[in-house]
Amino acid sequence: MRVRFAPSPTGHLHIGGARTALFNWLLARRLGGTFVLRIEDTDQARSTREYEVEILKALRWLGLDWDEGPEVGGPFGPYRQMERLDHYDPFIERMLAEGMAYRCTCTAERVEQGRQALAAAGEKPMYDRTCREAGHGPDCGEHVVRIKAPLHGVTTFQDHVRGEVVTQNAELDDFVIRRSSGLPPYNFVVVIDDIEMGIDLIVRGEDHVNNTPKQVLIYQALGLKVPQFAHAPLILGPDGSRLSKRHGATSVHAYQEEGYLAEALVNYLVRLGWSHGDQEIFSLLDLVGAFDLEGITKAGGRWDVDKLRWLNQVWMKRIEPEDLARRARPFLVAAGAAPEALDDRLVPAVLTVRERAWTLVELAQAARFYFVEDEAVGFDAAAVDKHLKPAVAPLLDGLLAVLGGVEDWSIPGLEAAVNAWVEAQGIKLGKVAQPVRVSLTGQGTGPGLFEMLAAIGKDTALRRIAAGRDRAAAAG
RNA sequence: GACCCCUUCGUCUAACGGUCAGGACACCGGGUUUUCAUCCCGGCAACACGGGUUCGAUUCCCGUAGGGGUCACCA
Repeated sequence: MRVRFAPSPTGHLHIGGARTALFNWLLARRLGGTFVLRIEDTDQARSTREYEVEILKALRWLGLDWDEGPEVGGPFGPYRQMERLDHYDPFIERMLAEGMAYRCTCTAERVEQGRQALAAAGEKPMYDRTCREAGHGPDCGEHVVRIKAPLHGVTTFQDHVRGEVVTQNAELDDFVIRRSSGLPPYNFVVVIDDIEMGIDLIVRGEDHVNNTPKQVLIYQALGLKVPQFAHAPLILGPDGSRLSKRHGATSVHAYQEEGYLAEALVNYLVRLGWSHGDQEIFSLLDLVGAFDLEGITKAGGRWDVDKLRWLNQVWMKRIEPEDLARRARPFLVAAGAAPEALDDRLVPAVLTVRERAWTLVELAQAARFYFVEDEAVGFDAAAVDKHLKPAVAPLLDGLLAVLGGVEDWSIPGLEAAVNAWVEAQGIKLGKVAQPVRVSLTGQGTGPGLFEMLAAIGKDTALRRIAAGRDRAAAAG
């Protein structure tokens, strides 16, 4: 079984494209097939090599690799359409020779006029087939080549999501298969590439269903085996309309920068348009064992960031602490932490904030107090007013004395020492916890007291609590 | 406009003629707790509408409405 993902390098990898790639990759991995990556770069005006590199990076970031394609090669290359331009003409000549296509000398303007006239009459805009029987030869001057589409009957194909899809041939146009420039357009090129690359199952977005019968016509005209299809529903914006920038981020790259984990994005993407019983959490490995075409939904799905955020936290809690720390590092630096400050306190620190953050950006924001200079902590005025009053100064002094004597600066060690002191003082832990929290973090909310003390280290803890004591004493 | 497709809680979805229509996110309560969060428990909430077919329709068929897609010498 051979499947493919064929992005056009005219922009970042779109989340819709990412899901298509994911579906194809999963199918290949699940069934022991081959996943081919092909770059559709014939739109020379908009395609760039930078975007191509960007797309490859995004795919790898998601955890998707390809068996054949750019950078890895393969027996059916080249895998960029611009490098395959000489592959198409022989097929077109063959269709011409066999009377399955014809040369058309109508100008674009004239064809367009005809279309508008039909549209005005309430009919489907199509080419009027003026040249269909004209018998123009190779020397007819500037011309395009059009397919000689059947006028009657139906064209059918099998779709794993929609079942049998039937189209009235009367609805099909004598569309162009070779431009006057000599280059064939998309609908022709895909067919030839898919054939030459041995693709036997095409999984793509629903926006291609209406192109499929045209492509089937080409397969048939050439006497080639028509592959199987599966058209996945589209991803819609939160309001149900076509997803666009106005709905927020639409590229994989953007979500990466917003601090989403690849695991979460993959999990969210796959569940939007596919399900497997009541299961919500899927790793790539789980999916390789569970993904199937039957589970794909028919209706388009709306993008729901809240669910993505939830999944992101789920995955931040699932991956190894060291791994989370490693991925959080650049976000911490962006939040103002000096790279050299991200020492062995990083892992314990990240562990104290991951259940209070839903993205790596938020994680970094919540953990930055561990790693920035004291002056850069930033105090919340309301929290300071509420918890650092003169009355707490003696309490903090007492605690400082206790903490100064703690040998075992660990969560259990701190817990034992502080609890004993609190009990002896006859006060509630909450009485000191909040003043300490504000002293360390500048905020009224944050990680648990002991894990926070343990992670921040003795020196910084004592220094900031002392400063908090001073601030409290000076208040009022 | 023509053609194609789609339609279950606000959102993602389960159901494949007979279920109190299930799960998850979000939301609202409660519990745990040193704050917040996590976590646990509970709650709210849906078969778009109208006709058929059938002993029986969310499920099958036909309309209507709404939404999406496609109609290029773009991909």
